[in-house]
Amino acid sequence: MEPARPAFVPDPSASRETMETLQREIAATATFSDDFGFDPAAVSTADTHTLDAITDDRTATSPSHDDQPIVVGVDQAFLDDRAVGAIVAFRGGEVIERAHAVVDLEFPYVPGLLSFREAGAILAAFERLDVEPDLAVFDGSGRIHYREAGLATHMGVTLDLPAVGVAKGLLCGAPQRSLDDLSEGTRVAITADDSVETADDTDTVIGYALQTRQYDSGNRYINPVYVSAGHRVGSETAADLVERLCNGYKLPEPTRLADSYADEVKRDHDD
DNA sequence: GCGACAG
DNA sequence: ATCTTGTCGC
Repeated sequence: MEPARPAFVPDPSASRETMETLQREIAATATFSDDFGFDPAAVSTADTHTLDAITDDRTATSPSHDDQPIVVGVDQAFLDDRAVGAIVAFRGGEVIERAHAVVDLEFPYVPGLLSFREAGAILAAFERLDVEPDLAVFDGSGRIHYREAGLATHMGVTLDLPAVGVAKGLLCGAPQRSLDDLSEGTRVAITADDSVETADDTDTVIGYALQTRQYDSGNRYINPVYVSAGHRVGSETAADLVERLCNGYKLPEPTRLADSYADEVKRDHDD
């Protein structure tokens, strides 16, 4: 698929001020509430037809997931000064397509400007993707961002695709309570703090810390992931969707597969 | 000046 | 993100 809003495609050669101005426009254009055409409850990592087949032999003969939403996981890997963008498309718990692209890096990692470094590889990979996704899961923040325009928001708005961001670290914002030793399934709201310049109120919920996995016992603890709305998804729904996609793992299945696919591309791309 | 800081 | 062996725990 191609960008629905070409004007929002990040320009790595722009000035920092131009980049930040673009992010404010993106945040103003983003929809941080549900606006998608599928049933969130139908999103799953499990192959529902495998379960159906036990009691319904019609599905056992010709498994079809045409009625299921297509969820894509997007991830990046790096080799020297090139970036690998990898996309894995899921439908009904089954991989239906994979796409990737390798592009030269033109911009360094700067907290708050991640999309200007990684968008090239991501958008190039999306152009090679044939299926039309219903939802994209990005590895990074969405609304949890200084200008509420993190990678998931920037890509979601540019492609006009429902998107959520899943980050392993917190960029900004304030957890409403301690994130130590949370039990599995617990979510803690992340509210805007002074570093979030676009938020109307400090106290605006910009995302959730979600404990997708936790050890039953022992002295070791797993950290939560930070889920935030990217585009056309509300904060609560974003957390609901990510929870459904994790199934016992810390990260969503589409993200884990995109991650290993990116590594696979990196291995085989020796030239 | 000090601390924080997605990938 | 990336460079990397062993190791603790289920």
